[in-house]
Amino acid sequence: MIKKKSCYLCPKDKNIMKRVRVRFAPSPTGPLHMGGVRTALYNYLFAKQHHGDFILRIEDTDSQRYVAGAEEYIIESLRWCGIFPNEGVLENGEMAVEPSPNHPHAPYRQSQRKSLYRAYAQQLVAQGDAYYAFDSAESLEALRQSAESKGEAFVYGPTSRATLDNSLAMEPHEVAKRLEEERWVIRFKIPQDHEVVFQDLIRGEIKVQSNTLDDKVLWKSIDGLPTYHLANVVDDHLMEISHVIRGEEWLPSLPLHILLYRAFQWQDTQPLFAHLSLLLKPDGKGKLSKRDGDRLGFPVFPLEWKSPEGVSKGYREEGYFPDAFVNMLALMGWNPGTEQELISLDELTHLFSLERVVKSGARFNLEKAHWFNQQYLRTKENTQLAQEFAQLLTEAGITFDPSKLLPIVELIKERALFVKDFIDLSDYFFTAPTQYDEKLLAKHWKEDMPQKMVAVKNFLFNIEPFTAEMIEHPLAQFIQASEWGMGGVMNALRLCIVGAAKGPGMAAIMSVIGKEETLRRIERML
RNA sequence: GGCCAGUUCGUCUAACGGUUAGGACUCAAGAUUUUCAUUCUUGCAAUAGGGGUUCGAUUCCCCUACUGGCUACCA
Repeated sequence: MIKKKSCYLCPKDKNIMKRVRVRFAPSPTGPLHMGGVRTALYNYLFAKQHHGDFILRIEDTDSQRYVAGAEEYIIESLRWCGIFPNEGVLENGEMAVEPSPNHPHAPYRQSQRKSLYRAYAQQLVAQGDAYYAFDSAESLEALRQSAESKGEAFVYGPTSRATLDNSLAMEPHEVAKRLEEERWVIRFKIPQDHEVVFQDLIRGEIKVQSNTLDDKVLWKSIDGLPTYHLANVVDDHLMEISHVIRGEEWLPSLPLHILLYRAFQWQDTQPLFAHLSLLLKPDGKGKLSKRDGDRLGFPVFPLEWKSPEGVSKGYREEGYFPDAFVNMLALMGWNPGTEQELISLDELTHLFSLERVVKSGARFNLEKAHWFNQQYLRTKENTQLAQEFAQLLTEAGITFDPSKLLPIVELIKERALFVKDFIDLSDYFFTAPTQYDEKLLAKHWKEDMPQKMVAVKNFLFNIEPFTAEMIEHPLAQFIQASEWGMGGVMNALRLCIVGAAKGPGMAAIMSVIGKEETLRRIERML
């Protein structure tokens, strides 16, 4: 049997092609971690590929956990990656507040949409799909505790709500009175004995028994704001979202969301869902978390994040190129189906497909991350690298001749993973060695070597101009003509100039540091 | 505990019922190189286990195990 791929652009068999509109909807409760960036990236790629819209919406309905600066961090992170929303964020990073041609569904911050959700919650209550509940946090906690002690699970749902403190069995006047006097929440009324069947673009068909579902709170009493579930569904509907691409942690609440769309009678325009697997810890168990970075010494955040608890590393500050980071991230949970691994953001835009997203969680691998950066470093223009290098040298307080940077970069580029490696890789270009590798010394600095070095020094003295081409062959010929071992002399020379068994060809190094300095370094060893 | 999802080399992954199970990273060996690195070549290394279905299962179905997520008036 041939499996037929379903078209994810046209949910029903209708010919109408809905405009692709996707959103990345982070909660500003802290810095965005790389898993979040990946989710944003996949949304962005999908939107771009289908010439659709990529919307950034801030889901700040949790007033308790709001973290100042998180929103700016999210926007800056995406910008660093080259991911630009075309709706929801103004050019200067400000959120659009009023609807406008480019931002027809403003505002895009849920706290600013607060007034809009209430009517929807009330509509559900009015039509019997939701109800008021007065149970205190303590009483619910007690119920959970006792259920747990019996090895059972407490579900505030179809089979238990009749025994709880809510408006379902109350007289209208009592409800009104208690609404007036007490704290209340609105809960969704999950239908009883119902099988909820739905599709996920990545996982296929999923079925859940409604009786195992919770009557989730849609409206909170503590801050008078909707919960994620309500705000999310309402906003996705109002913003005409066509595809919801989000993390797997949302899969368990998808049946609830499906039921909400049905309760609102929005099932015909309901978005299609794709749940991405999570990024896992490199070593042990669980999903990648903030702490792992500090513990294992790699960044989990795109940008450095400073908080009272400390500083968390960022890929940007660690010296990763944004395109390398994006490339690596794209390939954690997706592949183009070919053996191509180096893919630019622009290419990803064409190659990406939801069908090729892998179902299982991906573990981050530091070596591979290094490799990606190395590959990208090699493709960079030497002038750009020299510029970044100059900045690092200045920061490190190393004085240098700017005209030598380009040739140095050329020589050490392929030995580096990061631009910051240039510093260690190039020290001998700037300062004469202060210590000499002992093994090399023992092996190559034999008794007769000083005399030979004097001869080499004199030979070099007469080379003009002092370029790599002018040095290389004549020097080799000179050594061979003297019937000395090529390796021995060259290694000894390297010892004088570099101090260690590392670096590019000697002729190249000497030409960069210049004749005067070359001779001086040989002199020091005699 | 309950619900949902997942499981191919150490890691990221390919193989949409027929391949000597492919590639990349890592690691090892060799070649090149005046050193180191690069580069090139080669190698090590996997279908979680058990049942079906089938002429034939990595692939489809069931069970078990394991992993992950969710189980808040957090998202």
